[in-house]
Amino acid sequence: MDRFLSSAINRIDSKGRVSVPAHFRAVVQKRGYGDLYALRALDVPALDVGGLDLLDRYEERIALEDPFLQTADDMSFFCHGDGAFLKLDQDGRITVTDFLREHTGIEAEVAFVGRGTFFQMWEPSRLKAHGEAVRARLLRLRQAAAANRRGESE
Amino acid sequence: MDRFLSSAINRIDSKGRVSVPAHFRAVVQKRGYGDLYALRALDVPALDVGGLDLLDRYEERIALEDPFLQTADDMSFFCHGDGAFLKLDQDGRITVTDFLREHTGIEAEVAFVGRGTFFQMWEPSRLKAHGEAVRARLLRLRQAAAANRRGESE
DNA sequence: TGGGCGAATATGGGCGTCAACGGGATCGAT
DNA sequence: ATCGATCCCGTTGACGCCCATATTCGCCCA
Repeated sequence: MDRFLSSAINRIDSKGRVSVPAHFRAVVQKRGYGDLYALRALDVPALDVGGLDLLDRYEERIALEDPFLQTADDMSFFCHGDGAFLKLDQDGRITVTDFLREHTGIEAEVAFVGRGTFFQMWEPSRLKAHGEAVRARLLRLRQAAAANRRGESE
Repeated sequence: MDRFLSSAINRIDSKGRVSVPAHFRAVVQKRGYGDLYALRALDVPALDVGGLDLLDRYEERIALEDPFLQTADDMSFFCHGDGAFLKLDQDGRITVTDFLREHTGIEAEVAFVGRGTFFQMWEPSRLKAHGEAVRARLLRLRQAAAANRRGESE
C-alpha cells in the first residue's frame, strides 16, 4: 500500500514526542521521503504533512503567477516560509513544537488522518467536530440534490 | 536540501550578532554563496537575503521597464544601491547593523523565513502580523475560486 | 472457541552531540 | 589608546540516538 489511509490517535510524551503510526511510516519509506514537511492548512486547524513533493505542486502553481505581484509572494511565503520539517527519529517519532501546537491547538494527543498522498495532524476533539460538520454538509448537499431532482420531474 | 525552507527565531546578543539557522547555512554552502547580500523588500518591512543571483531577479525585472522612464531608474537605485553584504563569522553569525534594523524594526530578535531561493529577516511580531494577512488573502482567493466554480456550473 | 504465546508498536527515559548563545582575547584601523 | 570587527572557547539547552518497558493484536494450538 502506498497511500496514507485511515486514522489513529497517539499520545505526546513528556519530551513532546509522538509516534507517527507505523502504517504511515511504511508509506513514507515506500515513497522514499527523507524528511517530512508540514504545512498549516488554510481553512482548518490542521497540518498537511508529506514529502517535499508536496511543495512541487505549490511551486508549479506559483510559476503560473507573475513573480512580481503580491499573489506569487503570498504563495511562496505560505509554502516555503510557513512550513516546518518534521524529523522522524529512529523509533518513528516526531517532536511536536510550538509551531505545530499553535495552529492546531494540539496539547496532549495527536490525531493522524490519512489523505492519500499526504496525511494530516489534528487535535482529536477538533477533528471530531470537523468530521461531523463535513458529514452534515455532505448530507445537505445530497438532500438538496434530491429535492432538485423531484422539482425538475414535476 | 537546496532550498531555504521553514522559519526560526534567534536572539541578538550584546554585541549585535545573531546566528543564521544552521539549516540555512547548509543551504548557503551547498549553493556556493560566498557572501550574502541583503535587500530591503519593497512593500514589507523585511530583508531579502541570498547570493548575488538575488540581483539577477531584480535586474530581469528592471529590463522589462522602459529605460527612459523614472521607474527603471528607481528600481536600479533600489536594488544596486540599497543593499548590504552580510558576512558570516565562523560560528555562522552575522552582525545586525543599523541598516538592517532601520527598515525592519528589528531590535532584540530576528525571525528567519525561508523563501525557496532566498530567505527573509523580520522583526518577529511584524512577521506574525504579515503571516496572518497573507493567510487571509490566500483564503479569500480560495473562496473566490470556489464561488466561481459554483457559478460556472449553474 | 478460548486461552496463551509472540511479534510489532507505542511509550518512557538516560545520554551524547550539536547548535545557539555569551563573553574574553586578538588584531587592525582611525 | 579606543573602538569595532573577528576569532576562539566555554556553557547551556534542545534534540537525536539508544535501550528498556508496556500494551496491543494477531496467530497458533489445545
